[in-house]
Amino acid sequence: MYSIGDLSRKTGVKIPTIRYYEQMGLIAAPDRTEGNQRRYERRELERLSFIRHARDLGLSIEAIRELVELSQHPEKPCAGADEIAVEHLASVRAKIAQLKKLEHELERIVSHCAGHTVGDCYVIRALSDHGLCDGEH
Amino acid sequence: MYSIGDLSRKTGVKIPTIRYYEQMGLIAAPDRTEGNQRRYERRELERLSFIRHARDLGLSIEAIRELVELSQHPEKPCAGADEIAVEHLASVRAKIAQLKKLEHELERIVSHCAGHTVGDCYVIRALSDHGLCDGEH
DNA sequence: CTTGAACCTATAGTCGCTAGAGAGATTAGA
DNA sequence: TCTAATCTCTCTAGCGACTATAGGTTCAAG
Repeated sequence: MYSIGDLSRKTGVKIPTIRYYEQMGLIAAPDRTEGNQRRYERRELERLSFIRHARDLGLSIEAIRELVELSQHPEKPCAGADEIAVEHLASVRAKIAQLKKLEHELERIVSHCAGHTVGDCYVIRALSDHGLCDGEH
Repeated sequence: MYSIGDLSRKTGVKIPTIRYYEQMGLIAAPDRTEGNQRRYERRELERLSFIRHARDLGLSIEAIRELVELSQHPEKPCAGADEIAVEHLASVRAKIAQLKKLEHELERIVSHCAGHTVGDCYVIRALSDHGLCDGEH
C-alpha cells in the first residue's frame, strides 16, 4: 500500500497532478484509510508510470485515456493504439516544421540588427513591416 | 476611422482577440461613437499589425508589451529589443530540440509495432515499460 | 423607417496543471 | 501516551492566450 506521496516519489508525478488525473478519470479512485487518505496498490503505480511516460511523449490527456482503455483489453486489435501514436508523431513533426520556420525568420531578423537606437533597429522594423519578412508565417 | 470589424479584416486578428489585447494593455482604448462602439485610426491599425506579426513569431504578450513600449521611443538604444528576439530564438531552438527527441522516440515506437492485438503491441508495451525506451525524455 | 448585420458587455470554458488556505490524519520519537 | 513534525485532505483560484455564448444595443443600407 502506497500513500499518494509514495506514488509521487516513485513516479515523479506531483501530488496535485495525481489527484487531477483521478478527477479526469485516468486513474481509478483508490481505497481510503479510515482518515480518508488515499492508499494505492502496485497496479495503480504501474498505471501512473504509463501515464507519466505518455505525457513525457507529449500525448494529450484524451489520447492517454484511450490508450489506458485499450491497454485494459490485451485481446483487442492494436490498430487504435498505433493510430494514436502515428497521429501524434505527425503533429510533432508539424510543430517542428513550424518552429523551424520561426527559427529562420528570427535568425534573419536578429542578424540584420545593426542599429544602435530603436529608430533604426531591424527587429522593430521587421515587426512593423511584414514586407521585410522572408516568407509566410 | 475603422470599426473593430474593419480592423479585424485588415489585420486578421479576430474581434474578441482585439478586445482582449485592449484589456491586456497592448493597444490603447480607442475613441467611441455616441453608441459606445470602438472607432480606430490608422495608428492603431499599424500597432495591431505589429502585434499580430510578433504573435505569429511566437512572442509572448509580455514580450510584445515591451517591444511596443520600445517602439514608442525611437531614440532609445535597441539592445532591449534585440535581447527579446535573441532570447526568443533560444527558446524556439530549445523547443525544436525537445520535439526532435520526441519525434525519434515515437518513430522508434511506431516502427516496432508489428503486433495485431494490444497484448503484443509495442506502442502499449513501450509506454508501460520505460526500459524499452532509447534515452531520456 | 425598417431590417439585418455588426457591435456591446459580461461570464465561462479551453488545457494541464500549480499554488494556496485552512483543516484533519498519520507517524516517529521522547 | 503524548507531542511535534510531516503528510494529506478539499476547495478555490490562477496561469496564457484566447474562444464561445448569451442577451442586449447600434449602425448603415435600401
